[in-house]
Amino acid sequence: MRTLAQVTAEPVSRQERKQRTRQALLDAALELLAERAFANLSLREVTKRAGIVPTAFYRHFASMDELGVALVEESMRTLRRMIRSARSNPRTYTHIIRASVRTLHEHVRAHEDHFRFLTRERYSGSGPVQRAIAIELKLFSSDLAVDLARFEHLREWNTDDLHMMADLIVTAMLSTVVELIEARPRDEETDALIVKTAEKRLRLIFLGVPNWRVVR
Amino acid sequence: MRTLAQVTAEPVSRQERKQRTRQALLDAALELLAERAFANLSLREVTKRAGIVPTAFYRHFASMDELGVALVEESMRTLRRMIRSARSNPRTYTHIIRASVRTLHEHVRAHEDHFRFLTRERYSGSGPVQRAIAIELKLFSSDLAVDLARFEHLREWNTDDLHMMADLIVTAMLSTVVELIEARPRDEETDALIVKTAEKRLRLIFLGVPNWRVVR
DNA sequence: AGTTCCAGTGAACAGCTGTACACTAAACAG
DNA sequence: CTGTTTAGTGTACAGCTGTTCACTGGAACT
Repeated sequence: MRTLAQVTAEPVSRQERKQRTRQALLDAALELLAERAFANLSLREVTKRAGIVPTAFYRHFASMDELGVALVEESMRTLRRMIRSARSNPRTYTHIIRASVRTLHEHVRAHEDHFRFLTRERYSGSGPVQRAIAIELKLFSSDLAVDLARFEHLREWNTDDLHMMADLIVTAMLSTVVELIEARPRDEETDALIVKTAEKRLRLIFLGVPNWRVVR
Repeated sequence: MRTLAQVTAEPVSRQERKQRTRQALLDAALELLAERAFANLSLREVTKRAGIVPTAFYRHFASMDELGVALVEESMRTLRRMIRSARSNPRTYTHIIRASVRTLHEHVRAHEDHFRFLTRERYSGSGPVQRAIAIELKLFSSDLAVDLARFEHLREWNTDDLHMMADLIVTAMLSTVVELIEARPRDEETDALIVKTAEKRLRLIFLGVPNWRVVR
């Protein structure tokens, strides 16, 4: 029996086929992760849902940890797409804060599974997975710090303080992500409330900037 | 063989004895949680480390989830002790921010296991555990909101905004907890840096307050 | 056309998991 | 002193786990 291969009947190249089942594994894992944590997610379950036999797993990943890291990469691609989007059209809205929160909202709703995975495994999760997330998040924070340096009062801030502020913003945004994912009931009203609160948080942070004493 | 009972030889009441092994189970779990997540932590491992046979587990908890919830309660007692401490001696230091961050630092270092458990299982973790943490954290945040209302400009803020600010502070503090727990290398210098950054974060937030437009 | 490569198969394994069950012995109540 | 209660024991079992190994059939290369 060759379930997956037979159903997807069209003649395709070997590596294309491989890539396809690899993706099936990632998708299967992501679906299962909607209810469970990555930690108690077995290799057998994932392969079963992906439609292959357990042993075939090793043709794609050396271990579940490796699958986890691949999942981080995939999720991070989603995150980066979001960030680029937030950077490119800030002119569309009057306020940058509103624009950023809105793009966050859109992207989280469009890729809940990725964001759920990232926020859940950020602190729990296996060593490699946790590290991969931390690295990417730090990178993101650093980029944000550079962006911040172009603003009015922030031009004269030193690097440490800019990073401090960027970290705070990222932290606030991530807590918004969690709120959106865990939101109940799931309607526009709840979403609107979360978005509004997120905007307020950022506004409060930015309002502190003019009062910051640079020198120390 | 009755390992635990025999070693702790003194004649004690039955319920006292029960309470003792119950605590042994909680301690054993907490020790194991230093390296692994609660999700992949087996009943058998915990009982083994606690020095009792697997089946005896059920004399104390109906399931691992229940053990988890008990662990949340224990950890939360630690958290509450910290908060009371932070509230009681703010006069000792000139600034409230510095005082709060310092008590946080002290308590995290004194009870790393509890704080590690809370921060790790906050977003991953089984349903009941996650809910228990969320409830307690929300309670804490509400208390903080009440406290905030006594400050200069914050007196005239509405409840929603006060809660927004309290949540932001709690979020910032929790990220500080994670930084402390994950700190490497583990020396006073690193700790001092983390503490200083935490103080800056809070300062930035508070500096925004005077510029906040109350009405909306 | 013949050969190599390799993604996926299926059986088998040792080890661990949670839980049911009948038990013992010591603390307890009368 | 007698009978009851109960925390902890030991055996047992079915089910799941990751990983091994020899295998197959079709795409890819020569």
